[in-house]
Amino acid sequence: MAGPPPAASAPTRGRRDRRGEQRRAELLEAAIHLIGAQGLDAVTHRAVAAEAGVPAASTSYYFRSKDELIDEALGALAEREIALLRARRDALGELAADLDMTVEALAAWIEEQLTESGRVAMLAQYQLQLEAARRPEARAILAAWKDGTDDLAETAMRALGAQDVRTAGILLVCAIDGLRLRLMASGHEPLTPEQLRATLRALLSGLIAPRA
Amino acid sequence: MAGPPPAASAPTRGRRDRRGEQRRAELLEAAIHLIGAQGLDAVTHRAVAAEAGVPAASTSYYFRSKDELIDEALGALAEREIALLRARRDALGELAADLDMTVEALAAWIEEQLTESGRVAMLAQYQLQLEAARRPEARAILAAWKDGTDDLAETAMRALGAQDVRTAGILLVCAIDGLRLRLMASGHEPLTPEQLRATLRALLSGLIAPRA
DNA sequence: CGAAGACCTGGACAGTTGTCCAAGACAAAT
DNA sequence: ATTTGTCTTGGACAACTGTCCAGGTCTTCG
Repeated sequence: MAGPPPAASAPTRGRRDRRGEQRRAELLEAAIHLIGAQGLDAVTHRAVAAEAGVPAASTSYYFRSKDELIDEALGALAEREIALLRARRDALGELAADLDMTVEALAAWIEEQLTESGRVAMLAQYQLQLEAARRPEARAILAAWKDGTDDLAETAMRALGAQDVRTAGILLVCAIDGLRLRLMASGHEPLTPEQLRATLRALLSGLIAPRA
Repeated sequence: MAGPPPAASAPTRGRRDRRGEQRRAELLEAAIHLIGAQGLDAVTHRAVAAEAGVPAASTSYYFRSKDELIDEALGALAEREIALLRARRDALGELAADLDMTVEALAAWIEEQLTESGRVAMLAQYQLQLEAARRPEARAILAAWKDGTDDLAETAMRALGAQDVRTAGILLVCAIDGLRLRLMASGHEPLTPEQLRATLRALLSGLIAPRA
């Protein structure tokens, strides 16, 4: 017979939910990909199931509603990105606080995100930010992500010898955020790799100095 | 009987299309509001008509398809904002190139955009940027808008005596863009008006100086 | 005042959506 | 081998969507 209702994020931990959890994760992965590639409204039960290559009813079984599916997908994305940010911050401590190296690292990171595969996660992040601007519930998901970003930026600016580390960190995050969006929205033609690096150097230099 | 087909952006210019054009404009206005307030997928024929307070079939009469309605709404939004940007740039020439005044003007402008009414246009703009990242057709609409923004920023940085005006302008635009998004996504609590002004001053100071 | 053509709209159509359910498939405990 | 409860899924339902049309209303021209 039918078991208990489909269960929320913790599916009652019964007997054999190993397989179930993996499928759940695959569905979340498919949802993340759809969000980034086609937008939030492209996330439908049937589209997610098709993307994951499973029957249509699977999504209804694993998630109480479409909203829960979306929220959990965004949460999973955030969790993954936060881990990456933390790793980068830890790696930063062992590096020489060289401006040129920082510029190069930043540029390489941005260019990596403009790759076909990187775009997806990036677009999904911006989508989440817009969602948070409208639905306060989404802000909880974003909060930890933002903290991780700020933390990395602050650490970097401290290593570079900035004076007001807090302000410089925030400005660095904001400028990079705006720059990524600009590059993506215009098909990232307008800035050559050299120009990108020059721009980043100008930004970092300015953020280190307290006054003109 | 029925007249010619609903017509595209130029409705044949027949006899009495004054009223018709106003209604068209009202529908576009309603669409813009929906895009900002609830997102792109909230734009449906029926929702737009309801928002404008007209019968449901009106949207089908004035626009060949939903896509045309959305594209024209975004275009109208861009046109309006571009006019504002141009006016601001012209007003800038007559102002003293004072850093404090620039900071105050920037801060006031940002705070105005965080108002309930300002949010709508702002969110619609970000939505357009995300759309442009996916659908190249949307880039045409965004291009002129971006030029206007860059122009204003460059003019401001030139007035402030920045050395690399082009780079400084781009960075200013990007930083402001990221800052606005950050404030909106977090419900703009985390930065007090004083902090906002201090942050802007740090940014502008840094952008004026060429090296640390 | 009549006619013509724009303007307007209620209703209908097929397609898609979120959600649910009843029936089966399967693995592990007995 | 039988039971037990999870996992799985095809199919159904109502609600909503974009789009169209047949006929109505109004304004202006002749």
